Amino acid sequence: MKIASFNINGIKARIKALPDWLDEAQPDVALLQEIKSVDEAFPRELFEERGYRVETHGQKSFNGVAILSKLPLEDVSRGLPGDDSDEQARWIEATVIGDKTAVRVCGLYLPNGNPVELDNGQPVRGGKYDYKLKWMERLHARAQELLAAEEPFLMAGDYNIIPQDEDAKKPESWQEDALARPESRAAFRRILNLGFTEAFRARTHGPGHYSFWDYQAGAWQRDNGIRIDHFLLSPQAADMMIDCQIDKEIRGREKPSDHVPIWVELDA
DNA sequence: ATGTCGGCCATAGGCCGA
Repeated sequence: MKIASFNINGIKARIKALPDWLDEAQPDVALLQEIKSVDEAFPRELFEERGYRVETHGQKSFNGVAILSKLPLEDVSRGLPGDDSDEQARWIEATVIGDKTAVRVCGLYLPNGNPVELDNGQPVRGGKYDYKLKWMERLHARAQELLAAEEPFLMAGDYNIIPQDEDAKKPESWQEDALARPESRAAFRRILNLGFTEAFRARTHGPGHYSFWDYQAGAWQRDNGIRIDHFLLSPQAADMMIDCQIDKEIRGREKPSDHVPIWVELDA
């Protein structure tokens, strides 16, 4: 079972690049972020004609996540629990029925968190950094619930977290950024420490591996990237991992997203 | 330091978010 995650930065702008990548990469499941579309406007036929079931959790202009799956899906749910007042579409879950095993998959678009606003070292209540950290507390709670089932499950998407300095070409320029600040990294580690395996790092070590290159300042041409798209695997899913790769070359194509796909192959 | 996109409203370019 090949499961991919891809922040497409707008479905309308990726109307060619996304199907092209799907046709080549042939993931069984694709978790999409930043569809930037309401559910009714999502071009589901484009994927249905390729054999994918389509489940979206969209909103106007911003955010929005989706699951495309060639395998049957059960128990789809939308929205990260823990705050009924949160209207941002950043979380979708479903159970994928594999040939051997069912896998619970969660697609997420974690808040960016910039600008960082602190008052005496505390995030300013209601600010974007505060929203990011609170969202990560809710993610921690949901992760704990799902881990308790002791079944194969994974959470993948754009975490907007640079886990360590080696995950950025220029770590010094990210020190004060919401993607790399100590509070952000600690919140990510706290989730990891529940017992997840960070799929990419379980297989590939060292610097120079990125999943995002800014459109600005020739970041791609200079390979000035960051690794912020991650797969977190439950112990039962980690035991099934065959491979995990980042499709870097996608960034060099026509009209690319600023992110590239990352995928895992599970024996499931 | 800056360099770019995408989407919205609205129909040209400014604003927001990243």
